[in-house]
Amino acid sequence: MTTELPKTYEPAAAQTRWVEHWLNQGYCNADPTPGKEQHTIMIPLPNVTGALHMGHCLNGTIQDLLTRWRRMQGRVALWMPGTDHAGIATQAVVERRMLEEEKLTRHDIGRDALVARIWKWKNEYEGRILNQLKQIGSSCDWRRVRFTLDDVCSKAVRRTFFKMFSDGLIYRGKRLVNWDTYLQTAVADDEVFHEDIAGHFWTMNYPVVERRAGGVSPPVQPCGDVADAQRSGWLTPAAHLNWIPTGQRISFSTTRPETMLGDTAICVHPTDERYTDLIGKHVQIPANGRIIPIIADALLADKTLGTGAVKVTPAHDPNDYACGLRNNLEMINILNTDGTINENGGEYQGLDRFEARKKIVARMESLGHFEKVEDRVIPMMYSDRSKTAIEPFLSDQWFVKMDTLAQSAMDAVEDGRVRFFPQRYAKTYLDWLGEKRDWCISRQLWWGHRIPIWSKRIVGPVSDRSLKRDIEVRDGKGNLVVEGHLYHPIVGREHDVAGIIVDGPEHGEKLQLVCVADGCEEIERQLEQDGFSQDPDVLDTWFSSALWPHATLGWPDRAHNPPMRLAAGAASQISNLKSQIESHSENRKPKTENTANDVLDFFYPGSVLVTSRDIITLWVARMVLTGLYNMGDVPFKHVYIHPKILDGLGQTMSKSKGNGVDPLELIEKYGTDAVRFTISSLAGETQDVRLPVGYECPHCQAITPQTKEHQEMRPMGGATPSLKCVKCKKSFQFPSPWFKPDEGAPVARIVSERFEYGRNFCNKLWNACRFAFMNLEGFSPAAVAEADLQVEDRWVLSRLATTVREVTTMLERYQFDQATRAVREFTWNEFCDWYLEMLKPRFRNEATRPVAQRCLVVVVDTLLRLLHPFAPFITEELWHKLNEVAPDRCEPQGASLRVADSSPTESVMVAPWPDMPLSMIDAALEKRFERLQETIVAVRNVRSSYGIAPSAQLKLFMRCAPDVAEQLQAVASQFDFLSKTMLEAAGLDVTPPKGSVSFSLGDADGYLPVADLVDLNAELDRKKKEADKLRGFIKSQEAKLANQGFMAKAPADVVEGIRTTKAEQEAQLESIERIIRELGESA
RNA sequence: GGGCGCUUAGCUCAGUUGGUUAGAGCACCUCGUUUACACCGAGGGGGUCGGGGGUUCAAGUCCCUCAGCGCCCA
Repeated sequence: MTTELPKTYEPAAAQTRWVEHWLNQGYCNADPTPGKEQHTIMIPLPNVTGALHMGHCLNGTIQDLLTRWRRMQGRVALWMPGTDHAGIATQAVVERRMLEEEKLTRHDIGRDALVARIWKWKNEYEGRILNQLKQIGSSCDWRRVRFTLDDVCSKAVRRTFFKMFSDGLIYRGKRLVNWDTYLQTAVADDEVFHEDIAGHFWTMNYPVVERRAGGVSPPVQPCGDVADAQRSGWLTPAAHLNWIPTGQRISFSTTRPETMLGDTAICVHPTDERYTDLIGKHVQIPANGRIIPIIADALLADKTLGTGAVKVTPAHDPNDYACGLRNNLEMINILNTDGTINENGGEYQGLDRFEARKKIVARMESLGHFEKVEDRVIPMMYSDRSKTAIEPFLSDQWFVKMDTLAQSAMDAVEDGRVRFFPQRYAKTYLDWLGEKRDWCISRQLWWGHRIPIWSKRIVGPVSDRSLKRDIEVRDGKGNLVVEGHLYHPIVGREHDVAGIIVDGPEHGEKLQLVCVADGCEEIERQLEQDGFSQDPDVLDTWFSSALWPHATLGWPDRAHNPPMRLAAGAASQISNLKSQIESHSENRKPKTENTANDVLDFFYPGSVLVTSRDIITLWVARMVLTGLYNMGDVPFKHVYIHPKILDGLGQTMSKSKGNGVDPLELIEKYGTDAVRFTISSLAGETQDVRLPVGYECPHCQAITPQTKEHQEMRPMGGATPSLKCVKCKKSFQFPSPWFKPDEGAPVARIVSERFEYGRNFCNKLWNACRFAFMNLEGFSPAAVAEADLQVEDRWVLSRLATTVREVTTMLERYQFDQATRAVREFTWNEFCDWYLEMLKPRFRNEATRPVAQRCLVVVVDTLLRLLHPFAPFITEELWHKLNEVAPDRCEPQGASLRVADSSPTESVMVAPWPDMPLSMIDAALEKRFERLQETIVAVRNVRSSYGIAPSAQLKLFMRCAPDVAEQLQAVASQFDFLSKTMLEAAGLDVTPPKGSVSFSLGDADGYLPVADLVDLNAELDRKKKEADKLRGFIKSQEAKLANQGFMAKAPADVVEGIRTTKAEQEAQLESIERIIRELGESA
């Protein structure tokens, strides 16, 4: 006999024990197994910037739930773990820390040293993240952990880039970026913040000019830098001299006057009558003399704002840039990377942009083109990293041409190869891909995959011999963005090197761009010796994460499986598996010509991607696109989009906001299973989930709710922030993503009462099993015929079978909240509240004990398996105990029980998913059982309403039909245990005892003689009230049936339903009226 | 500005294609320690389903509109 379980489930010990056990047993490992079905989930790789928060915990919990469920269903279930290098975010966090702690910038220490520091950071956080995942019970195949910058992933990145380049899908072009002039790098949109500042709004004008009629005349006045006009391409120098002012002027307003150095048009609305006659004419920029056209563009100009005319600086403003593209305007960059004016600024060259602004305003004023200046609040963009103003800046970037790739990814969703759950998210995906905007893949960073392009200016003529074909790249609007000649720089190495010859920056100059595939270091060396230099930029992180579903499985390697991290002692096991696979591999055919790798071939395409909606465009779309491009198949069949976790204030939990709650904090307080169970109960189709948290005072355990202020507190070079307890007023420190509490200081724990839901459930389950095990002494497995099963046995088996089916269906539909609810309701409200209670008397009787035990074992065994994916640790703990008390089991068959063919598995994790026979479900029996429950509830109700002591024994008389009476008699012994009541009599001939309190169930009336315990007049009033309520209901049903519209139009079954209800209510009323009469007589 | 959601009990959330009297957990009130569980048991109170309008025999559910909130894309 096993030792009795403790009264309360203690999660901590179970968690460490089973994590280790599962790892040692290799239960989480997935290897290609011929003849078996696979189930593959690729983790949405968390980035190594920081630790995981509850949003990741939800994401991981669901993936593990699905993986464990599918594994129990007999599939080879792979959950692939790993992390993402997150280029800009990780480099930023390391740089910031370096600056704060050592006052060093990346330029001080150089590229290699910075990258080395980031690797160190990565190693620390990768470890921490993987540990968090392990602690939440993730059954990932830990041997297969990947990182987007590791050798396996890098190889896939190089191969894809090379392939795309060779196919003419990658080109270099211009793009307006958010430029940080202090750090001299582009920053992403989500790394800038907006702030309104007090600024100025200048109104100035440009003179309209027109071509001098007829022959050659001397210039009327100096018209600025002739070279500017020449470079702009609008006018030849000779023509330029032939422009004279017409006397008209166009006024416009600006917050950044210095950008007029880069103006290339004045824009008005096409329907603005003030300017209609000027469209197509020109103005001259007085500050530098350049002649620019007056254009009409309805998207840029707004008639109702200011003068209605705006200056257009395509190289320094996003809206102007778009306008420039639409109208084919010249783009003139006037800034150096440090924010000073460049050579295009003429006499202002070298000035800081703010200095230039003052000078230009003064110049415009002196030339008589200044009209006014007013103070105005202007929205400004600042870099999150340097806190300096962002400049829109036109720079060279690399792009992936999206038209056909995007279309292929759209097709995959439109024809159902990839399905979204909930379906509405397909729209987000399709809308975004539908724009087919080319993907900018270059980043001015040091942390990431270096762009594998080497370039060199060509001196002299290009040899035609090496040319392969001409290519042109056009953007979504059909504009030519690049043209060149694709060629093979090295004969015989066509699969390793590809080149393109394009126009260089200087007129007539040619540039060779050479792309080198992976594993060709000797070619790279040769190129560098020949004067080529590698592009300094790195690839967008999403470029590597887009390849995650096939790169992690070994693509493009055909020769062997991807390398694995082997746990000690596991090596021999793996080699066995490998030989087993190899012996079968000759029968296997690769799915596409690109694959011949067992792992890739078996596990690709994946089954489902589990992620959050904000990443649909950034990542999901790109994975589909690269999967189709590299593999010829989609990366996953389903995409499940789960809710987002919000903090108590309703904002998304995120690494950057500082409102992230470490799941390990909550796990420590409530236990992993409680956290998992709660969180899966929150994962439904519609809503995001609010998670208010508080700090539990280390002195008095009072809870201080977390506020925005708490989230934002940082040391800022001073003391570690602390809080004062709302109750005991003592101070304490608290966990935060921004800092570590001081050594030895009292630290509050983060708590959230929502997790009590899961904790209480686990405790309930624990105690139910504890009770079961206490009563399983002497258990022996044997068949139980249907006739030997008691009503409650058949009822609980029927309910269990229903629950198993429901949970399975809900998991198939990704409705985790409903699955959780179903399993909880069965466990608590049916198994514990009724079945276990009804077993109690049977366990006290040697004759009834064995059948009760056998049936209980079936229920507990099934329930633990059903609950395992939701609560892996507690079910594993209980499963091992169950294996001690019931090493051999019974199992359902038809509507009876038989001895199980085989012994239970060592671990519940590898036990089969429950599959109860349909024949176990008996709706009629469930209905009969409900009447018993109702009877007992009615008795308890009477007891409670009259304050009858629980210890007082009551007698129950039931007036009902003979069949009902028989059923009640069959469970008569239960009344005593469930409601401390003896069933005295049941049948049609039962006459109500004097002074009874009574209740009506529709087809049965119950009487409890309690005259000496209660005031029967009060009972009479209650019954009258009840009758009135019923009359109200009946009246509303009658109204419906009298409504001609309803009778004519409502479907027959609805009408029938109303009739039935009405009949039931009338019968009930009749009973109550009789009871009232009887009470009247006895009172 | 465009798109997708959300607003239901004090709190956090369910509510399938419109159909009988709108549910759960927590919190609250009353009673209770009968050897599984006080992280428990029994019973109870509590909602004009964000406001307004419409369609329908029938609206929490469908349509329009207004207000507030969240996210994504410009």
